[in-house]
Amino acid sequence: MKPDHFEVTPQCTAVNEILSRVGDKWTVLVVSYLGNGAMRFNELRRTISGISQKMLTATLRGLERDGFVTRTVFPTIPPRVEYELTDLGRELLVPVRALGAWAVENHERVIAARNRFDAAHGAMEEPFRPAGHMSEAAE
Amino acid sequence: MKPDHFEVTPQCTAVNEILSRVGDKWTVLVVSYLGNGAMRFNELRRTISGISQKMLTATLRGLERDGFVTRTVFPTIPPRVEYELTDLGRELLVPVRALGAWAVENHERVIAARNRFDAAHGAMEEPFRPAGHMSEAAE
DNA sequence: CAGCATCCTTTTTGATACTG
DNA sequence: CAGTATCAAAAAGGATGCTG
Repeated sequence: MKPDHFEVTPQCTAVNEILSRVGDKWTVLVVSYLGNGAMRFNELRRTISGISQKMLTATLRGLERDGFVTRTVFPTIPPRVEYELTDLGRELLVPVRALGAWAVENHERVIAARNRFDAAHGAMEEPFRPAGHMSEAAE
Repeated sequence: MKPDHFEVTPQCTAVNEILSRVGDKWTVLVVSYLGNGAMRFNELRRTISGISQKMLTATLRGLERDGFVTRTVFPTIPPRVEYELTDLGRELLVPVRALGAWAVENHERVIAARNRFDAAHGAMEEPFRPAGHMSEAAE
């Protein structure tokens, strides 16, 4: 008996789709901010600050397409566009934050493991030293 | 004040690191299979089947580096290498599976939202598009 | 303000070919 | 069997210029 057998069927498609969205560079950040309430485009842009306009647009479009956020246009001048999480988006936030919490809690362990690995493997990383002189001791 | 304010500090780095790993194309698949017990390299390769050996190697290396899996070499002939989740890996599996479960449960809602979006936005591109529908498929 | 279009650079991924 | 090395293709991401 497998202790916790995880069905790896075409359902993986579903998991992979969600995970691909969640795992991209900006989605979680955007969704997290939006978790605090509706925000305008440039408000998000300024807050995240590292993101390019193109990526913010793409991220928001993707989230909108998948039903995680709504896009509301106020036909004023200048135009005002607000993004807000849908119910689906808020529900998604629950497991996503759980994972986020796990990440924060266990980050050190991962870093430690990484350093251990790099120390063990990276040390003997010298490509190939042609027999002879060691003029460029490229560090 | 804010109902559930999410600190977006350098901790985001932690979250992003984990999420980037989890969100890549194969990691969750590999970790999920490994959740059922240790597996050999080609066993994983055959089971996942869509993965190239390069990506499987890279995925396993990354997981090993971050302390999520162990790599055990049996110096037999032919060589036998087994991969198994560490405690950290098993712990990670918990929130990951929660997210996975959410994905499976809500997949239809996402698909529905996606179709709705495509119908509303994609249709406008083509002025006179007969009742043809596009599956999302392409990814 | 909120975007779209275009061009270009960086990463990722996949197909081979080869080794212990 | 379990990889490594290399090259080419594709995708992601960024910078910039231009609209309503």
